[in-house]
Amino acid sequence: MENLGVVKQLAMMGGLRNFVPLSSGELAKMLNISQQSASKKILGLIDDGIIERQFGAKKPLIKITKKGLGLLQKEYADYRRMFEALKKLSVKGVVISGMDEGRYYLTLKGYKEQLKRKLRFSPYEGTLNLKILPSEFSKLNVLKESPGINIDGFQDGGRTFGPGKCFFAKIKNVDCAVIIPNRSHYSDVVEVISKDYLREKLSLRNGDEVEVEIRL
Amino acid sequence: MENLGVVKQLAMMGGLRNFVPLSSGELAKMLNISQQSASKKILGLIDDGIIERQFGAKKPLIKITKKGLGLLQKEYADYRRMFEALKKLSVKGVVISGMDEGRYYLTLKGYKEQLKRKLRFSPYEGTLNLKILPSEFSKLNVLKESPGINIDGFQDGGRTFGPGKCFFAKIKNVDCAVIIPNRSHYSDVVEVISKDYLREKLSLRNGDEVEVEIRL
DNA sequence: ATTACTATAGCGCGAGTAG
DNA sequence: TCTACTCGCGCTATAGTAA
Repeated sequence: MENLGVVKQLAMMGGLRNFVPLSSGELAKMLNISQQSASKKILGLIDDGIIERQFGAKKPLIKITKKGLGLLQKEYADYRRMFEALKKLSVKGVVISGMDEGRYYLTLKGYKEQLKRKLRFSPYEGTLNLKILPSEFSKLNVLKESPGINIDGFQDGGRTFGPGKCFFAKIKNVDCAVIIPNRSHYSDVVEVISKDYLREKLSLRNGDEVEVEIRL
Repeated sequence: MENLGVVKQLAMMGGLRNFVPLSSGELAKMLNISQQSASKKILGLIDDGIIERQFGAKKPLIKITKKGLGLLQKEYADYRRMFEALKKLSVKGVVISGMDEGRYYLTLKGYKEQLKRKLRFSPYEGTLNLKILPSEFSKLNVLKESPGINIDGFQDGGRTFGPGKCFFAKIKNVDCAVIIPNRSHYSDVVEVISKDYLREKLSLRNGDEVEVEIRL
């Protein structure tokens, strides 16, 4: 039966805890259906063991059974998983050599102190460069579209250093952060920083495939 | 349209974030309906602006729109409220005099130390007695059926003191706990303890009506 | 492979009404 | 009042099929 919406309505009236006084006519008005249809839905749910009903009091009393509670919990769990998954993003990439660019940027006060303040850890002076697998490119768009933690650009000695954003992340359960420059051009490389030297801590070599769990 | 279940299915496949490859035939199998019906549902959802579709790739690509996301969020919020409400119980009662029974029990080591350990506060040596309003009696059954925090009985000087259970609670945002003895006979009085002298802290007198927010 | 049209089958809704 | 039956209409799902 496709009547989970009816059970949900009953639940929102408190039918999970108590017998709730409810006539078929009242339910009909709530669901914008006829009294007859509401009556049939109630009978169907009783038949399926999803609700129970008591007569005798002024109004019929309806309560959701354990089975009905189970259905609602399953539905709730589905929605929870759905929205929890939205907060995370898992991306696979291959470790590549970064030619010490990252290390240079992380020595700059403008980035270093900002990252320390916003991420609440002092980054190791060097980045782990991950070349994202082509099959995962669409996930990079998610990063571009998510706000993340903003990193301001700055000027230093006449040179301009651009803004970007970063995201808390984990690689093999080790805390780190992913940095995404606000470049206009596309890049399939993300840089990962951490308070530790990740290559050593995770025993990584160029060419190794790793999975980054990013918290959006 | 009553097709939220379809949108939910799409969402669980990742359609909230990306275009997901999905033919009407595949959707049909997932929902146990015919390919034709699935096709119509898809068209209907596109018409309502709930999903969008792109052709051109090998498979049709489907993504949930902002409007569709809104519908799912509303549904999720409904379920959240429903289950959050299940964790709390608000009961109204009238302050009555307790004849110092509660005070006596709270001087007993067997109760006092157990409560301190399990509630993580040292109860003031006295209880606030609340006579529950008759209209709220059904809520007392909820307390009887909920596990709560178990309080063991004990023996002291040849006398037996019975077991019970308690629940963390709040009265006017002041932390307290409700004690429910495991008596076989029915009682419409609940005893409330706190680290403070509640009558004074809340300026309560016999006959005052108060509302207790109980955490199940 | 697909999508999605048309025509039909069948189920669900609601009106009328009994108890 | 209430529930819930029958019955007829209509919507919707499905089969067949075209593109």
